[in-house]
Amino acid sequence: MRYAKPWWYKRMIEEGIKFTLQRKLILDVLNRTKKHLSAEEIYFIVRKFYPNIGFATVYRTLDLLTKIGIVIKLNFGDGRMRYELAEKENASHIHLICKNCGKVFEDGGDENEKIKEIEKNISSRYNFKVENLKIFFMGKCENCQKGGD
Amino acid sequence: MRYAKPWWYKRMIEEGIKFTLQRKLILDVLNRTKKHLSAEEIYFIVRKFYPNIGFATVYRTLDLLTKIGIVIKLNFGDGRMRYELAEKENASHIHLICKNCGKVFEDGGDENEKIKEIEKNISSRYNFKVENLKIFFMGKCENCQKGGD
DNA sequence: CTGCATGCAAAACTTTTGCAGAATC
DNA sequence: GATTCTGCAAAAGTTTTGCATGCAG
Repeated sequence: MRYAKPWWYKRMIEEGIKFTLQRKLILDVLNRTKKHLSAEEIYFIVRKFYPNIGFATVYRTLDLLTKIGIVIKLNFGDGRMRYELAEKENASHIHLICKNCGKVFEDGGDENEKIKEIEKNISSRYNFKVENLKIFFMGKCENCQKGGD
Repeated sequence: MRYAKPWWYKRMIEEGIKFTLQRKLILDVLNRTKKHLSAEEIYFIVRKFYPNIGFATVYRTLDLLTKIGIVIKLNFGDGRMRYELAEKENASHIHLICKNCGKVFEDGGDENEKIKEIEKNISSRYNFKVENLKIFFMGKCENCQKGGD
């Protein structure tokens, strides 16, 4: 074959689930975007390439992919779940959420070492096996601080 | 008066909102529990003392109290929001969520210093004014690690 | 072929909203 | 006494589910 299959293809085969066109398209969308998309947003993007896809399929796929660790489910408290490829979550990045404009920024990972330390402490203190983590800082972004309220 | 009014009473007066019985009861529930209650749970507890309270009132109250910072809205990704008194959030505690049994544990605050450092770095690096933060560690708790799956 | 996956539509949930009546300050 | 708050019921929005059909392996 011409191109190597993406890493998630392997995982899916490994798990014995089918690599259908719909699933491929959903994963492509997640792979191409830098944003944290909601199920609805994903649905509408996929529809451009595959107009017949159903809402239920999007939800079921995201659910499935979340369960086997290919996708990460995020919640910024705005009433809907958002999704991203797990790959991108590796570096335990910090999400900065502006309470004013709602924008989500991400720390590049400069705090990774400190986070790892905390993780280590927590793990041993509570005998808790950390599999992944989410860190949200809520406040006001640079722009909104300037712009008054 | 015999007893000092709780701190949130002041905040509410300050904000010019009324300290109604329903609001008092909701705050009492939040104040007495150690758990992170959902709106529904709060509703049913308050109903024991005040059977006529409506769902909408609970939601509106929690919303209002969240807006003025008396209550913190949390989301553990299980499809419903959970609430706690802001007071308890002060120490930027870490939530440990067991993916297996769903239990939520809390770190006592032993990592506070490291968290503060991270917060400081983030603030200056992005000019982001951090107002509050949430840290979730997902994984397997001690019990579930023992018990096999 | 066989069973897993999909699409559709309806259901299930949580949360929000409109409005008339009630309670607070 | 005016305004804010409440309760009810209905609406809105997201996510889940049942079932017949379709498709991947």
